[in-house]
Amino acid sequence: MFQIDKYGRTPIYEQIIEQSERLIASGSLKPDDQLPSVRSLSQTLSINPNTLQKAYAELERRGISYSVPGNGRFVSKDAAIIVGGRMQEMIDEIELLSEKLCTANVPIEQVIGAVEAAFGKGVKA
Amino acid sequence: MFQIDKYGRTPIYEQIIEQSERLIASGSLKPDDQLPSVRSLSQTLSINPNTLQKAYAELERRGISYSVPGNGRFVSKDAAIIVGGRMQEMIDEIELLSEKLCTANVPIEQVIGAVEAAFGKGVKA
DNA sequence: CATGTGTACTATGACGGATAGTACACTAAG
DNA sequence: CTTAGTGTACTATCCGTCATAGTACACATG
Repeated sequence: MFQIDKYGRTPIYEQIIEQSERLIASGSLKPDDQLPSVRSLSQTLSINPNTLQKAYAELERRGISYSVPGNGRFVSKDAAIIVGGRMQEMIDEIELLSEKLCTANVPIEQVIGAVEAAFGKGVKA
Repeated sequence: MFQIDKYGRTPIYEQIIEQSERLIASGSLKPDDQLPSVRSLSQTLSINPNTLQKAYAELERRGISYSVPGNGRFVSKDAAIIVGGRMQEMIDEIELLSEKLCTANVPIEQVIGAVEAAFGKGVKA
């Protein structure tokens, strides 16, 4: 369910957050679906429960999930809406990179090509 | 010449590297142009000389600049070519982000729009 | 010789990320 | 009630990266 790169630059807990949001945005996780428990997922990913807890706490802070003490943690009702805003942040990052590439005189066609290639891959898969 | 964000997530020395490369890619810095000295630029940017040295050392390691002991540091002849590869890395990052957005069912038009907006800004400026 | 270069080195502080371990409260199932 | 599985809250520790401070040396130019 999750793909973690333990040795990358981006913190593990951020990877969890980001991937959870994408699963919601894509519809793989729907409202009231249960998220993996802190303990079970920490074993699956060979990750410290605290690290996972940090990610989940942030998801809850953002209103994306809610927790039922003693029961579990679930996807909140309007998670998809909130996540939409998060996707916008990725788009903003692309815009920032594009600005830099523009400054460096990289042709726009090359950038557009990369975007289309990415979406092409997605369609196949 | 350089714009540094001391409190951002990306290390200062990386910002120096990245911006130097963009200045070369855009043609603002040409072969045998002299780069600011470690000491002078460190004062201008209110940065530790060691931090700057770290950035410059990396530029040299990449073959983008060369140093003449006791004289100064200059842009190497084929810096532009090497930097081209670096720009490709930015494009790769855009492609990676685009893949994620595709996974999240974000329409491609929205992404393309961001790219075009960025290049639009660049043209005006 | 004095100044301004590049270079090398050690040491230190600050911060974030991840880990280990423990503890408590709650719920559901037996 | 007991047990197991949840969420939650702590503290403490380790480690790596980043940035800083300070010193020292070699070289070139004037």
